[in-house]
Amino acid sequence: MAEVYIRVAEEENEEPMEIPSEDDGTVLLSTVSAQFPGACGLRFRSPVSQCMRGVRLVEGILHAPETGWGNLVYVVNYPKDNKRKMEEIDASSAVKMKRGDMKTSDLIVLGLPWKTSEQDLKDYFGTFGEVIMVQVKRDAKTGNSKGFGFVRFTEYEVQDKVVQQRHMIDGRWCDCKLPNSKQGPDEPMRCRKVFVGRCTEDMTTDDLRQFFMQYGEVTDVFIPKPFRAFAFVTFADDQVAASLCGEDLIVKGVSVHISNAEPKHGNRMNDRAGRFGNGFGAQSFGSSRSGLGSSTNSNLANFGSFSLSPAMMAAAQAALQSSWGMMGMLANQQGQTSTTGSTATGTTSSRDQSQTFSTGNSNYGTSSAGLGWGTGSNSTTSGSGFSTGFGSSMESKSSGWGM
DNA sequence: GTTGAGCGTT
Repeated sequence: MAEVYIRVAEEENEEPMEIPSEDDGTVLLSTVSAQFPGACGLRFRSPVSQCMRGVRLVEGILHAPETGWGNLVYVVNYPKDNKRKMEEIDASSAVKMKRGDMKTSDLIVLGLPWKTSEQDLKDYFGTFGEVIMVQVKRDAKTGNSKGFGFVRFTEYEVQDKVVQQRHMIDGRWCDCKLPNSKQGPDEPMRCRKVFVGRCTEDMTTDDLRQFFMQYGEVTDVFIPKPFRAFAFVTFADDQVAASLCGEDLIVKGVSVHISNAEPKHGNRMNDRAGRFGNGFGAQSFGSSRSGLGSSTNSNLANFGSFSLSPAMMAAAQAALQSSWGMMGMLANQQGQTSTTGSTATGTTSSRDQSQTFSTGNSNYGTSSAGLGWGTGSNSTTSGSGFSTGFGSSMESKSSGWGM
């Protein structure tokens, strides 16, 4: 069977997008999620029964209904739509309520093409919601972009959506995150991240995301480049991460090993399994053992050690940030009026495309050296992983945590 | 070959 296009839409009555099948008539979930980030399946309304039907999904491959794909419009499934335990629904809606009055913050946008301007950012992010500030960070002397910038939205919901997906901006994939400076004491780095060992080179971030989202919401996937046979997966819920540690899971036919991610840099307070209560030293990290289903709602937890009330801090922060926002807008507008396109002092062309992930002087500079081994063909090694016992694995939630 | 980049003149 030759490649065909099937029609896929976010909602039943929305304009569908045509996406290609494979030669055998199946459709890869990754093809779907490339257009609909976060997608975990497809459904369609049966012309016969008039009911919605799920499309068969086996190991990332979507199989056509018996009658073929036809002209039906297939609707994207997202994890949110899945039925979940009551408590989870409660928890997530509770979180949403809380988020409703949460303040937005600047988001750092990493991985920008050199050529991307403030206007480009505004145009792109404007499709998500109202943008109140954009910046591209530039070298003071040359005016060249440093390859990252900032954006801020009016609505927290929009911000939330933006940080949860990757962004194709002017031809490059970019990430939006809370900047280091904004990672407040209310969202401490719990161990939501796991280390995934024995990865093979054909595992993409999408593959890993698709796979791991069966255990819970995945907020980040990181695969070091060049290939190093491991990856990091971050979940929204630390208990999900904890429950997977120690498991051997089968991803794309390969047994990968999950263990806890060691802190990358800084971040002390690390006696895993050690004592919890060693004093209330300035860090105040431990906090969130309110536990149970909850995930991100430990906000007004313990400001106890500060003499400012949360309200005062919020107010101060708001004042600060809004003035930043104004300046950002101002700068942006000035840029616009000066000439077309890019902001003041054009000439940002020097190294446009070949941009290889490194702004300054990174250790990977001489990349050719590190690429060594294998010259392809690593099939033999991965084969061995197969026969090792990959039993039960899925069932071991509730290891040592919570409750 | 099992532990990850880059973070903001204002």
